[in-house]
Amino acid sequence: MSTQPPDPKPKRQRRKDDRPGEIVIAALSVFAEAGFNSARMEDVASAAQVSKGTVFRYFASKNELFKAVVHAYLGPRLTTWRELVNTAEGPTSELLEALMLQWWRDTGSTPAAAISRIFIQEARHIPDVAEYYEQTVIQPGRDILHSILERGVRRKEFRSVDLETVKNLAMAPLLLLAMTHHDTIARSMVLPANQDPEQLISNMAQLLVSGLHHPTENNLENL
Amino acid sequence: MSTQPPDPKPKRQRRKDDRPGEIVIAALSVFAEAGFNSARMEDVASAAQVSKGTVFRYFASKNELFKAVVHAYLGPRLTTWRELVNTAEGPTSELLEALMLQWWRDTGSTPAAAISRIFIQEARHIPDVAEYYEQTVIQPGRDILHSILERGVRRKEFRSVDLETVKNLAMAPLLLLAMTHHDTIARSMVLPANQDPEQLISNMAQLLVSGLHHPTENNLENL
Amino acid sequence: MSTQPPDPKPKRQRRKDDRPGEIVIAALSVFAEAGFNSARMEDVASAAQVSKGTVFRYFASKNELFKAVVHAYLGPRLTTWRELVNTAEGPTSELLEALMLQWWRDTGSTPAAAISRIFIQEARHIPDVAEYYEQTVIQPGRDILHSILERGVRRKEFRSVDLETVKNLAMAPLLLLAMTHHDTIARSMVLPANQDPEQLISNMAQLLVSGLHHPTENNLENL
Amino acid sequence: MSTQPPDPKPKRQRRKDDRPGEIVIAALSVFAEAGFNSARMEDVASAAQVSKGTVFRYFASKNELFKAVVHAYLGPRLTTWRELVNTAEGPTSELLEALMLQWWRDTGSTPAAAISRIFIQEARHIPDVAEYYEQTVIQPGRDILHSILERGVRRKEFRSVDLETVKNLAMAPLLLLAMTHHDTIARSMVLPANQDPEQLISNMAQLLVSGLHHPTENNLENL
DNA sequence: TATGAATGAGAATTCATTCAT
DNA sequence: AATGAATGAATTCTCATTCAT
Repeated sequence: MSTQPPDPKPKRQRRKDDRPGEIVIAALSVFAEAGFNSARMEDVASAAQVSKGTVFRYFASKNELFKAVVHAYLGPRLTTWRELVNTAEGPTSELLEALMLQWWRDTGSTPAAAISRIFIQEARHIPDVAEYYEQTVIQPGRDILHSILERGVRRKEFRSVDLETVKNLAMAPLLLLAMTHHDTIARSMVLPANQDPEQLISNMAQLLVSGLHHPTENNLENL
Repeated sequence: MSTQPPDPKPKRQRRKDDRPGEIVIAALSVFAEAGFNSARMEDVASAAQVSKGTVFRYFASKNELFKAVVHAYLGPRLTTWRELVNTAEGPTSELLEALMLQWWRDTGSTPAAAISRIFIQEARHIPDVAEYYEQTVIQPGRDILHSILERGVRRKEFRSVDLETVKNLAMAPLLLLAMTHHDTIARSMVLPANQDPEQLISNMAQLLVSGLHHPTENNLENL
Repeated sequence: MSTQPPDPKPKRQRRKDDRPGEIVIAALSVFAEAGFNSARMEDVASAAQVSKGTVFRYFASKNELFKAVVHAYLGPRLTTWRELVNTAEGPTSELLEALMLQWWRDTGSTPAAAISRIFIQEARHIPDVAEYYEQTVIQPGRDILHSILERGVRRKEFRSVDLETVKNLAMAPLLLLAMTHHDTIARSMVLPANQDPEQLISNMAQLLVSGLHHPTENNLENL
Repeated sequence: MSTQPPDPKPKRQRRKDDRPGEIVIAALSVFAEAGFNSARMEDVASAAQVSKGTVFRYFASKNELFKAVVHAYLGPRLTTWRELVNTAEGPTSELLEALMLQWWRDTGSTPAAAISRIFIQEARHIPDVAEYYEQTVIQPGRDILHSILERGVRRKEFRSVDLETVKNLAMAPLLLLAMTHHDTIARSMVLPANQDPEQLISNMAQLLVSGLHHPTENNLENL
């Protein structure tokens, strides 16, 4: 039955009336590619296949457009992660590694990660969005991580260390990796050889854990 | 009746001395505040209390000016650190912690740290400077860290782990801390409570080490 | 008492049509007046009654604008001249004179002639345009002239002389006349009395053909 | 005897106190190279091995400096040429060719020729110098040429043609050659192959004298 | 609603000219 | 007198934003 005349237009016809949504999608990729300042509204428009004027019809300014991008992209994944934590059964070390890899796969390595980069640069200029971002993304993320670590301690898998320290040690490399992932030059500062990010994350998780493990048995076989 | 024009503008000054040096100082603060792209040469000029033209007299372009800032602020520290490594005598774990704290004190927590932030965020706009930075600062920095870790392994203090992993785990939090330190909002994304950065760094160093230590004796008493 | 603000500036016009065309016309007159380097884009804009930005909307740079001017004014004539050559029937001496006069009438004496002047004087500032000009105008122009002279030789009307020499001798006065025609002072250096250029060109064509020598035999009837 | 210790400084020590003269020399070469507008006072200064301030001490402005260059360089040769004409004995055709070559050698091909180019471009901005130039250089030049042609007519060597026409036909190529001689690109528009200018001039002189017509009787022996 | 032409406030950079030393 | 550091007006080009159609 699949003998329709080859449709010359892109398969997905313009989804009826979600211009704003399409623009936001386009905007994310343009912002990711160019950063906030260097992103040109014109590029957003043509990426969204609309005219410049249309972008301004839906978003009063470049700033507002960026806010919309943040609102659209951050937050949704959190529930996934929370489930991952709640339903996990195996050793906490594996759970930690799994979560880190998961975050990398569905956020850190996607264009959405560029938002973090932009925030750190522009936060002061858009404090309201920044606050929103902190409350809906960063803090919940830390909380999830926190609950994993607590689980490890509770189950006597981990020593009872300062959890803030661990959280920072775990999140910082991920964030940095994410921030630089879409810029060849910046990435080379953080990920020197042409290393595989996932491999690195995996290694880091294990190294981190070996520092966390209870030292009673010599259980540091892996790495 | 206005007898004398009160102050017809003190035109054309020839001030004390090191004009280029003053301009570089001013430039750092302007770049730190605004990033590379958004920084205006005119602001650098007025921060240095000179005219626009004067800035260009000493630095052929915005790029060159930034390069000079990098050179002035980041180059010199490296030798200090290298010495620290070469003359150290105690256990490597302490050396590692000392170096991390040292970096924080004389770079990470100073305005010079903004340079790193700029690179991570705007490397693509200044590829030539980025390359220079990578070669004169990042790579040597990694090398120093590398030699410390090797020392630890050589002296059987550390397990023989993948050093790339360790380096990333050690550097990322420092970099992130530095990048956000001068912006309240951005900082709050990375350093949640009003924690003391030095304490955090110290903790991270120890946690990192406890993951590195040879597991033969149960030597993980500290933390 | 000034009841109404007399004319609050008729912002933002969308005028009839061919904006690029109007800009090119305006540009020619500004370039003609000032030369390439001294011409200001802003002047082109106001001569075309548009804003600075509009000029750049249609022409990416001053260079490109100038290139467009060259293209608009010099390219089209070539075909006219080529036809003139191909369809001619009479003696070659007349054809030569006709072509020289034709060039003068539709290029040399028009503002377009300023383009030649600019090239001779500022070619080094616009090497890419100069190359384009050389290839699309000068060289074809020489070729047309060449084919006329060959015709004369082929038909035994002309001696078999070095055609390069003849071409230079024919073109140089025309070019110089054109270059100076719109500047009273410069013109006075080349065309001393207030002579009629067309008369002069006609005379030159005939002199070129017949030479100065005394006609010991009567083969030099015309002049 | 030539065993002096190799003098590290340029042989000709600064001729005591002819700064203005040196500056004018330097200025000519800079103007010739770059044209009026693009010539930088700084380059003039360093070519003259003085400071920018010194140039301004002697010449109130760039305009004044250019005027000084014109005054210094134009005019002096005329007497040489006049003598050439007055003492000549051979056929006028040879005299004409000799004069054209002479002019090329001691003016057209030297940096001084660039002045003509600049004039044609900038005449309107410096009408007073232009007028001086016209009176002291151009007009006398034409007069000399005129007297040569008259001599040819008087001696029945030349036909009795319109002398204005001949003068223009003779001078234009020389001027154009001179104007473009110091600019590779511009030159290529006027002197296509890498032809030798002197050879071309020589050819043109002969062609001018003999014309293009086929010598149905053999009265056109030379060429 | 959608379009894209038009606008103009900047921003980097250049360079003649001034003036403290 | 000489120097060269300092100035700032001028110039090209960019791009967010506006608005006639």
